Amino acid sequence: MPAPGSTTAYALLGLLRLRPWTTYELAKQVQRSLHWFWPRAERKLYYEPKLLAAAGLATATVEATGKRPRTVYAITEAGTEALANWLSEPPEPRGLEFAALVKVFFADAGTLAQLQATLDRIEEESAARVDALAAMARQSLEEFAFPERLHLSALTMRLQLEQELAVLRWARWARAETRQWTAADRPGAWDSEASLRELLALVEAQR
Amino acid sequence: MPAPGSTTAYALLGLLRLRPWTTYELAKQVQRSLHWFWPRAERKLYYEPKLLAAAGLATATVEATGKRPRTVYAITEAGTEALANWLSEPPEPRGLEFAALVKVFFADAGTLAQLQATLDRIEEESAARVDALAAMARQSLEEFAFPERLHLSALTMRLQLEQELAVLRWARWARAETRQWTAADRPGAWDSEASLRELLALVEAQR
DNA sequence: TCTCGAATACTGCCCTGTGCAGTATGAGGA
DNA sequence: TCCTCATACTGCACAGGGCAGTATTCGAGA
Repeated sequence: MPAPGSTTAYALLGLLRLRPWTTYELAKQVQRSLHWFWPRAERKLYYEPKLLAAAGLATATVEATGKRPRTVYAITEAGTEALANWLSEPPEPRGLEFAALVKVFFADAGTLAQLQATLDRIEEESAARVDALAAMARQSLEEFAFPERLHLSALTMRLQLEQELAVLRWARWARAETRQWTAADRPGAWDSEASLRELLALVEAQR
Repeated sequence: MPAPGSTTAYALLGLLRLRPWTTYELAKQVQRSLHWFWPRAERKLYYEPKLLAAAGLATATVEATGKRPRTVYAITEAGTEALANWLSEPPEPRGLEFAALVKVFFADAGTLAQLQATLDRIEEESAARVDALAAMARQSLEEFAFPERLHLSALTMRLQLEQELAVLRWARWARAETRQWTAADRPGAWDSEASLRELLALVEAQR
């Protein structure tokens, strides 16, 4: 029984360390919390625990609610140990898929209105995500399922919010800047070089 | 010949609109620029242009350098049109994979040193990415392959930099905060609730 | 001039993960 | 009693990724 190598496996072990879950609960829980920075399809979340059980990192217990069977997974000693070891391994680099930004990058193939519509969509999306994160934060303050883990939630939610706010600010900025453009392929009087120099100044300020 | 549905297909069309490329050049170019917000494996970038050609959105011309053959792809009228239409379609939501943050979220399964090491890795990674972005910006100011596209580069690079700086700031903040903790599962005197309320205040300030 | 490593230019294959449809039972309200 | 929503999964086809393998050309240095 080899140790599963995927981040997903250890993410599930992390949840199992908190309490036993049925696969269904696990799937729902991941969509609620982990999904923000480790999105996995439901299908995967039904399959992965089987591998954990096969590797001896979790136990699978088949129970029944009336005639309907359900499988409850719980972490084992070996699982707890594997999880602790995994925390020492260097994490995989961050990965970002941002299709809307591809549209911005190739905006000169279309109209200014198309570009601005894309920017509006980006703003709407991040505004919605900011709201959802704020709602999560408010909920955490009132009733939290795992109060002993509030400090880690505070840490991770902060990063997500900061990232989301960065996108939101950018979308608003970009929308305002493009108002000065005459077309998607002609920025008119807008000074691209000045904008890039401003960007470099931003980096210096951070260092 | 149905229109390819994937963002990758249109991303390649976007590049082909600028000039014809061999698949090899295309693959290298994507790694350099698009890879930041639309990462695709080299394997995919060799396959996708064939689909574009089959759909009539690009032409494939086999040339030769001595005995070694090479395929040059160029966009067609239909391709230019398809690209322009695609810009109107609502973009897919952003996707983020951040394995290091999973480690932070489940840090209470390990030691404080492990958590802090993870935070250090995150800081190093974003610092490196900030440097790379700054280098790209500097290079764009000196000699740019497509000067007529500088405004769009300025726009997209700004977002990437802002996001990266958000991560960098957070990593430094988190590193400082965790210094007050007594263990990964015991924040000691550190006030999680105050931190969450601060976060909510941040949202209000943005609105 | 010769050699060797790096760049060019791909293909094949296996595996992971996704999306979607399909199946069936249970619980609670109208 | 019926209906709807939640629970609890499985099967299948396909997209995409990782990695190894193949072969030629080019340029720098011995």
